[in-house]
Amino acid sequence: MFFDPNDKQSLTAKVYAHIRDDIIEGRYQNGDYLVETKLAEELDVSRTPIREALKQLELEDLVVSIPNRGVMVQGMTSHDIDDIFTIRHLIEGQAAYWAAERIDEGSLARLTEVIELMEMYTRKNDPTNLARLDTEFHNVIFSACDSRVLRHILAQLHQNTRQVRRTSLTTPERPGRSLSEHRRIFEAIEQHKPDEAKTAMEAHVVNAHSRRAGE
Amino acid sequence: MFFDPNDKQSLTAKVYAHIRDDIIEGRYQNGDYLVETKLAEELDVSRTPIREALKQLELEDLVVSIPNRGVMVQGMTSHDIDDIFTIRHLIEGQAAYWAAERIDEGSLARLTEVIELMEMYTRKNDPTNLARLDTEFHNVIFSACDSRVLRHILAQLHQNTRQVRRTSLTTPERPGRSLSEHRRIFEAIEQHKPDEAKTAMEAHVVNAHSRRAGE
DNA sequence: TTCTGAAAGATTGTATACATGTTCTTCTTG
DNA sequence: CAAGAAGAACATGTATACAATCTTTCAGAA
Repeated sequence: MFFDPNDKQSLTAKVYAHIRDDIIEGRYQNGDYLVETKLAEELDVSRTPIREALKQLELEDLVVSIPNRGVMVQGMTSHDIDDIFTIRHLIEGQAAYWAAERIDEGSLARLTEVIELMEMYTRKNDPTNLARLDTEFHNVIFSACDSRVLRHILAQLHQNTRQVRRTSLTTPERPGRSLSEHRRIFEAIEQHKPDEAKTAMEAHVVNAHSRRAGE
Repeated sequence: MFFDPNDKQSLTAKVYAHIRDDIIEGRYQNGDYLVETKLAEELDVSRTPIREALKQLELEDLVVSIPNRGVMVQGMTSHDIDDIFTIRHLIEGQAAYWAAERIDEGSLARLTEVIELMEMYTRKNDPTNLARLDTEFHNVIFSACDSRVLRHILAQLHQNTRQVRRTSLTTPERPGRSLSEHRRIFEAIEQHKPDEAKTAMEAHVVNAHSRRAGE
């Protein structure tokens, strides 16, 4: 048995998340073929949820369908990663700007909690949890923007660089810097200062990128 | 018979395009439920292609799935449209920048052709074909960027504002202005001047937005 | 009249059967 | 030995059957 039957999610959703992770985390070679029948056997489900999951991945450009061959994996190249950081640099500042204007009490409370947890895990030197919190920190901000479109784009870009961001956090000095960058963004949002939030976020994205590029 | 059986596209693809258009063009009320069984009957196909299409729309945030009820339509609100123009303003200049650096002969030839056709249809005052060419003009540029990620995001944003852009082109003076804006972008790209292309594109997006907002 | 509860209905979730088209292999023939 | 054709294997595309879950309706009792 591959998937937990107690988990209420549909099989399609589980299969989607599973294959997506495998692609993003690089467990497939670029150009590998994913064949419905084989995946169905491996994951011990029928072809139906596999098909639906693959259709979604295709829409996301993570695979391309080759008729009668299967779908071909199109993972993230380092060129794609660079592009993502460029695009994030251009729009994530706007997200922080809107968040500073529009955030509500609930999201602010959650953001405070996330920052506190980040401080703790930075002291404990726990990259896994830090990566998780990093994702959540940014997702809370995206949601606070009150912009369905922006949230959707940025959440997807973040997903697709998950692996890069995690490995970046395993280097010795990054967690500390990352924390102070996050705190600066947080404080600007908390004090409802859109311009400062924007500036801080842009700096954060640039730093994350240059770090990834080897700095 | 609803769909052309000679068309080689899969039923899923046709159903997807059909429902997507219905949502974007506003043929459903926001909050309407789409029920697999009913759609299957209406479009005279089985539930399978319907399901796959709906799963894709869900990923695009155009519908949300309500368990045991159907999927609920989440069309574009005017707030969404405003956001899209804001985001386009932030990143479409970058697309033009990259296109000016990287465009190849083939794409440039196609772009030239599109501009010439635009001139013709502007003289003929044909908003339908102008809207089609507008989409193609931008798509050629997106593809010329050599950035899978950017192309993907922008193509989607363009799709989602198709209706707005078309109605905008039916106003008397817009086609002429639009043409001169496009020509300015084209010339900058043709002469491989990235900064000028970027500036011209940003101005174009702002103009398109202010026009839509009532100017 | 109103509340309760059970049954019927509606809807999605999953599996499977069948159709169609492509690719690969093998066997025949020159 | 090589080339081509036929058929087997394989892949996706589509339809349908069945299961599970939730909603609605309607009957009956308080």
